Amino acid sequence: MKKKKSAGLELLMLEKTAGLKTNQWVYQLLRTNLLCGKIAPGIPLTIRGLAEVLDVSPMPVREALHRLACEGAVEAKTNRRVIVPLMTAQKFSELCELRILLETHAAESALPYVRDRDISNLERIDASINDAVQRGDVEATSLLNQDFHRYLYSANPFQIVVPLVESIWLQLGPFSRIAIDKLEKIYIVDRHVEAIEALKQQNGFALRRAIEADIRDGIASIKTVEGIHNYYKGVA
Amino acid sequence: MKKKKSAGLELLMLEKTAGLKTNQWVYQLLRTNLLCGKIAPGIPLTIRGLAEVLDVSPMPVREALHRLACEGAVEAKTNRRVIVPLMTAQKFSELCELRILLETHAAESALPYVRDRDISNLERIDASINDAVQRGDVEATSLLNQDFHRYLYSANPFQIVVPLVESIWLQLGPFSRIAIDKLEKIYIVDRHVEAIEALKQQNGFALRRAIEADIRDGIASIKTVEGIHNYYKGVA
DNA sequence: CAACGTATAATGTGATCACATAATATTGAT
DNA sequence: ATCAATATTATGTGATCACATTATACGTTG
Repeated sequence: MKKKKSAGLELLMLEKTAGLKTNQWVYQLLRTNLLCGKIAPGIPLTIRGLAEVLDVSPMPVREALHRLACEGAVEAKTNRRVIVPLMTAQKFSELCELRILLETHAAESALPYVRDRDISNLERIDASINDAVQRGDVEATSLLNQDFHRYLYSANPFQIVVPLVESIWLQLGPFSRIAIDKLEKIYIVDRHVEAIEALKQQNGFALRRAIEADIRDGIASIKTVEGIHNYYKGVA
Repeated sequence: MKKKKSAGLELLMLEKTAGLKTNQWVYQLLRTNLLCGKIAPGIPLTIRGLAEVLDVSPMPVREALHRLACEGAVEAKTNRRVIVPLMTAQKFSELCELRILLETHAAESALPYVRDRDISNLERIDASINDAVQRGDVEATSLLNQDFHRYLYSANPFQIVVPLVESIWLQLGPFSRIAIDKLEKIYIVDRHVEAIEALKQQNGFALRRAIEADIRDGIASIKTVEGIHNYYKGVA
């Protein structure tokens, strides 16, 4: 019987489109899985193990893991283990505060650059989100929700903050999954509609309020960090 | 005559202490040089070129450059050139706003964790900064100033924000050099003393004000982005 | 002399190997 | 049977090579 290295983890695959370097493909694949919370915290990830699962050479995996470690998505321990970091209540609180701080700033500084066609695109994305929620597609909901926020902030062509925000998202990754699981069951106000309305009115204050409320709605569904451990216990 | 690849750049060297992996040594060396503004924007950096200058294999340089690109310190163009990004007035403005936003938050959230011995250490660092300013040592002043801020923010053991702040510092790197050049000539209030006083009084509002003033003092010495281009023209 | 096309050199990526070290399995003693 | 010491496997890092792609130098042509 063959020895399984770091297999046993189920990854949702992405097809490797042409013109995409192997390392970028691996990076985006792992990143997507982390953002959706497909990889549980604590289990060790190894270069060769992932390389075997993805059927690529160890080299692209090495680069992708290094980049993810740099972004805080995974943690390289002093011994030779790379894991998705465990969460604590204080870290979670700090991450949420940073999300609000950075994203309200990003939204407001993007506001002057948002044009009508941008608003149309945002409405289109929001419609897709509602679709995904209806279908109960957790992964799609998570990724589309990020698309909405990223598209808004990226309207500012001199944007510096988007990579920082994405780093926060990555660190919150495993938890957004739970948040959305809950969101399916609880009806909530669509804060994206409020944000779009604020954009139409060029109202920066209302925009900040909508973004902050959107983030807090997601947080509200996670009450304790212990709930998260139970969640992953249940899966495993 | 031998062909010089990407030589011609003068790097301040760091000794490779024992127990330090080669890639970490290369990373810290390049990072330090970027933070001090030793590498001018626009000139191409190559893996093999740096490897030859530093007398190491290309592999550690490859990893270090990837990490720096991930942190926004260098920019990997679509063609095969890696450069220190050029600055624009809008980017500069955005970076400064983010510094204030993140660092005032970091300071305030660290405040409850600051103990007496931390304050002593901060006073010690500030004294070293004044020394370096007296000596006219630009590099030391820049690095020690960062030490002061990093030490303060790191007092919070659940800190997430420090890596984000360091990314902003890296992107402002070439300009902090100019700011400090000017600071030698202009006498200014020591905002660090004000910050330490606020720490002693557990006054969060005063702390925010001191940090913001410290950052704005540095910015004030840079009036226009054009001034920066002239600066590097003068050097080259 | 300028502009263009070709030839040469250089570069980043990916692959494979060697090596030191950490984790894990195995063995042995009590 | 339990625990410690040893042996084996696994892992990350660094080095070297091959290859496709791009930049640069050179020679030709108008």
